Amino acid sequence: MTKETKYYADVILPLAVNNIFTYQIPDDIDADNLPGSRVIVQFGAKKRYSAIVWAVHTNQPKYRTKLIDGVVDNFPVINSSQRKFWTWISAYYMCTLGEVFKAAIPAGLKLESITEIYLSENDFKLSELTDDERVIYNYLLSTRRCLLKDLEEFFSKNKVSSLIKTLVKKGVVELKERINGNYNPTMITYLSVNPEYDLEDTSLMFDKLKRAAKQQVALTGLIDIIQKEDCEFVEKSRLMFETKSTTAVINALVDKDIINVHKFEPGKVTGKESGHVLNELSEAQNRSYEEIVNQFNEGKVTLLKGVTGSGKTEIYIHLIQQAISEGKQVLYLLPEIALTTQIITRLKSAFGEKIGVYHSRYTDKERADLYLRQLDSERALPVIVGARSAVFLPFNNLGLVIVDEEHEPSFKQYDPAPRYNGRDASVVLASLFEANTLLGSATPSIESFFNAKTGKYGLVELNERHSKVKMPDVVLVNTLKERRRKRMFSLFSGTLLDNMEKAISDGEQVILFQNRRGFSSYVECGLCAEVPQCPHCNVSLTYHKSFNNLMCHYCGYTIKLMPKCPKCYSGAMETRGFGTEMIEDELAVYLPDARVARMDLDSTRRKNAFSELIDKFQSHQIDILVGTQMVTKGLDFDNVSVVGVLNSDSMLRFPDFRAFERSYHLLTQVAGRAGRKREGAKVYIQSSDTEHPVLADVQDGNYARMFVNQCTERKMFHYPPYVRLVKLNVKHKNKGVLRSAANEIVNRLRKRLGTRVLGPVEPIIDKIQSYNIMEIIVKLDGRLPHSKVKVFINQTIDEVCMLTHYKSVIVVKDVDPA
DNA sequence: AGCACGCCGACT
DNA sequence: GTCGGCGTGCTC
Repeated sequence: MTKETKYYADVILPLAVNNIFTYQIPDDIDADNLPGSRVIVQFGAKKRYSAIVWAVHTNQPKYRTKLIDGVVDNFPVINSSQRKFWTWISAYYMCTLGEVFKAAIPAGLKLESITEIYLSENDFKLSELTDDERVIYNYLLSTRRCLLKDLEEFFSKNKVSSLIKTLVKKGVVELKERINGNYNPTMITYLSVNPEYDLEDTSLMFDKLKRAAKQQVALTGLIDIIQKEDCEFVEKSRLMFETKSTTAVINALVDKDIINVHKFEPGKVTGKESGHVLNELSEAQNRSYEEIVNQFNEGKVTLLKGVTGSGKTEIYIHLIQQAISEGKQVLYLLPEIALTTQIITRLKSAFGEKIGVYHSRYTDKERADLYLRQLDSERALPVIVGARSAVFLPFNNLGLVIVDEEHEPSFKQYDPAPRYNGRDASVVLASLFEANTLLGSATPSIESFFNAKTGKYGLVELNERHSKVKMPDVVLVNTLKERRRKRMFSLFSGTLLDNMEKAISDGEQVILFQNRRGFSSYVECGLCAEVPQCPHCNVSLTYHKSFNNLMCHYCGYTIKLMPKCPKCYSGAMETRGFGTEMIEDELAVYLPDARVARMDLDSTRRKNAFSELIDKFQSHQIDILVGTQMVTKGLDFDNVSVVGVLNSDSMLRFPDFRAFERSYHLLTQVAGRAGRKREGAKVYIQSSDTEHPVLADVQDGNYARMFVNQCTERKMFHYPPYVRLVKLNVKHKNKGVLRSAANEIVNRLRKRLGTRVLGPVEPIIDKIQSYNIMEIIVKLDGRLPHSKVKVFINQTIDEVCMLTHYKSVIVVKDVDPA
């Protein structure tokens, strides 16, 4: 007889390793049900991870295989569409499946072992221990067990591992690998009436409660809901709220066996639908809605270009409603900073409990709960609202994808891999389901508008503000001219100051925009002009007034502000450039009576700080709101009559082919904060070059002109949307090695790709965290299939990194860099 | 990504 | 001589 067939599983590990690894499936595990499930495997000498089974087969590998330790799930945690989606992401964005796994599965569902250290039962001679070893021995005597990192307070990381190794050899301690992370799904407690009682004749029950008034109230409430809603189970928290009962009252009823307690996962018990608020669409909105549906019917991805305040959200809500009524699921993507309580509240009022929200501010457990809920087709919510990572949630019946603010660069993830664009990935995800896709923006990205203009996407425009209020006037203020006329006061032009003052005295409000956080960009020696730099990254340190320190925004390096110049030892350090903090201070000088508040990453870090600020501004406890990017998103204030952009030069001069496009987006969005419900609001943009064509485009609200100019330029210089880019960041600690490695890569790439390879060049910031950086750009045009070129790039990088001198060269691949 | 091994310079 | 730094290679 032949030996029984052995089964093997190819698994992906949640690591940046390039390969799939094969483990043997133990006989007592059913191989057929394994694909897609999580299994525990040992990888390397001791670490264990939860891996995902990618495939099961009977081909015995040439090498020795380890056995799978155990199975975590008796069901697949990724479905077949996710499998296709992961494969696409890893090929398109040039990353490993392990990296996709890491990004796609919520942390709560990724298990990893930790090493625990125990004292051994064995006998040994204390005299054989060194002093250091005795420290660990004594520590363990008091704690019984500890982790490697607990010992790092006594010794360095390196020392700990070598000490432990010798202690194991001497038989003093034993190591155990324990799987960390015990995720328990959230359960909801429900109550029901014991079926032994008759709901029609309740006297039997109430007889037992003669002297318990509170219990009578609770039971009456429970029976009421059950009869009114014709259901079996009622959520405990709801009953307690509606009948003002305490847990003690409920427990008493449970003890008397009158009511029963049940625990279910969210979504297992479907309650009554709450009332939905679906606003009527205006005539213009309705026309757009119809046009979008027509484009969908032609099978086209559709771009909705609607000016700020045109009520795009209402159109989305109607489309979502339609998709739900057809029994389909909806994915609604927003940039992280636009996912405010305002938008979620609005959606909840329309769709109640049908909405699942998924973004980084949610806890691991909340995200794991939602992930598993979506995986279970019986419990899955029909609508998911989330940031880019929501594209990784399981869907089984996706019918509609909406990407709002599709032009936002933050849809692109930069670090770590997968460096994917949530918008583009969601378009692909939709295509896997043949779902409709709508991209929305007031100022579409050049790429999307190009796709619409060339007929690849459908285009629907909505140019009328819902409130019929005209777009605010944009005034360009030339800072050079004002300076010559002695009309610049610190950062403010006389024009802007006068108008802010007038607005405030008229009881109106002001928003000032400055695209940089911190008090000022840097400090400079007044004598020798020395600017303190980060020792690890080639950037000047940012001055933070509130901490009186200098900080590197790339690696977090922080030092106290030095009183004297560290180079010439005599000059005093002076602040240069300006940020939101400094504007706040300067306003106190020029408009001392105005109530000023600041909104940026620093001032909103605290939980609720963001909504508190908004409430304060809304209720007019603040006259002037100074902010960064944050003030441009979705804030809807009635009383703002002046919006000021203090420095548009820095963004327009940013050395990137997207600088003009970005500036247009940003300035138009900032301008959109003014006069959303009132006429006569004005936007003041300060610039040293008021003749700049992009400023004219913003002033006239002329997107089409900006688009045409940008396209002309990008066609000429071969930039997106005419080609696609792959950016390679080559890194090494040694500058010489880096240069020659980067040149080697470029030379090899050029052999096949010729002039489509640019570089290597030193980027503006050519050193981050002690690594020198060089940049290579590869342009993908129509001449070769992109997938083939990517394979070639990967091969070339692998070849070069195999060469003796280049083993420690790191190459970061960024496809479609933002 | 960890983790071990092995090579090197800086100390008792 | 040895300790501990870091570069290099491997993990089924």
